[in-house]
Amino acid sequence: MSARRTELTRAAARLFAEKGYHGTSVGDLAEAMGVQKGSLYAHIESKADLLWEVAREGSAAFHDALDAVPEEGPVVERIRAALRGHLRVVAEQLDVATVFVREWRYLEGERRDEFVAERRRYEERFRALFREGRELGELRTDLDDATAALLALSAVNWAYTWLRPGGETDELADRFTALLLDGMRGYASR
Amino acid sequence: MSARRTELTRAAARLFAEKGYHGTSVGDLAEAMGVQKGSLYAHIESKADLLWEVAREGSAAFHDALDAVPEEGPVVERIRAALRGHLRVVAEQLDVATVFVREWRYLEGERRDEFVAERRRYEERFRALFREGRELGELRTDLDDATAALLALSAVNWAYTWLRPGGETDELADRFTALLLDGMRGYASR
DNA sequence: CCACCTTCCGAACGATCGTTAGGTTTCCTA
DNA sequence: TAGGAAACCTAACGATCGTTCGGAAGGTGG
Repeated sequence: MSARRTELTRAAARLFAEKGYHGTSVGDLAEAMGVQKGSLYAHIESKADLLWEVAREGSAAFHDALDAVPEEGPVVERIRAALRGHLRVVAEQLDVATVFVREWRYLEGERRDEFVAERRRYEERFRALFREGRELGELRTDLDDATAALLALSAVNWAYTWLRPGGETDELADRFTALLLDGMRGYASR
Repeated sequence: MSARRTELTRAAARLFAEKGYHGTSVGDLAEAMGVQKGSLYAHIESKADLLWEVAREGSAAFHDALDAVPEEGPVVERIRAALRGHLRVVAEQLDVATVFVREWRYLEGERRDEFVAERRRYEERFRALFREGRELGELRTDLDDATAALLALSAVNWAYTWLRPGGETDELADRFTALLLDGMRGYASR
């Protein structure tokens, strides 16, 4: 893929995240590239191609982050690593993450189906951590792991709305992890 | 407001939630009403009016839910009530909640400012519960209440993507509450 | 019965949408 | 140095966008 084409994808990610897919016109993209809108069609076949590309980039980034989580070792540490990885993707690729989380639903046809499958697979991989933690006894044996995973995943999925790059992302992920593992209740009232 | 106008607001909430604000045309709204698109302008001045109205309806619903939370009693119970209230709004007014959470950003000018202020106020009220819980010693005294509130609020803000009406919404809120309060860690490893 | 109000139709408005096509510039390479 | 690919321009396409307007139903209250 040419350098110019890569630039276009970056501009698309930024504008789709900022104004939404339907709120971004091909003219907006052209202006961001400093070019007439017709010229963009030397690089793409349609505006929908750009959405597809950014969405796939998001899929890859989140799956890669999970790939970096070790398959062995204490589940608690792997959950911490998974939360760190997820939030790091959000912080470092905020535009892509925003499209992955919010704009993907404007995909159509097969592409949409394929994306949904990848998204579901990601959630499954995430959920597996909590299930394993319960089965191995590292998490409480009466844990509802589906609900636990839903809580954790919901929290980080919403992060694109408030997480800002440059902050102490890992520390925030660790604080989330600590809250999820140990709760908020006072010692006295346990 | 006339009955017909109310119908239009309902249709707008449904379509904005389903296809997004920019993805919904005035023609779509007219078709949902069984009417020519020009006819809608007997009821509204612009399409943006409908977004504003639905967004305000969402604001009111979530604030009303918080109003129903008692100001006295154990903080832990009030947090449970707040989560129940929030999820109940999502479940019972899914379209409105979706617009409140996702589509509000297409508001423009003063309306947008006013909405953002109301949203911030909601989050502040939510956060206050956790702060009070820490101050009263019901939650751990070393609690980072801002992070705790962020975790809880993030989780329920994302609920519009997976919560479906008719389910056991209160029970789900209680499970979230239990996880947030007591954590997931196994008894053995505490 | 007439006047009014609400609701809708039908047609059109200018603007903007995503996309196409033919021609031009620029630059690398064979 | 000729050829070709990559990148862009200019102009236009038909479609759709949100909105306006004059008129016509239909029912309600004076």
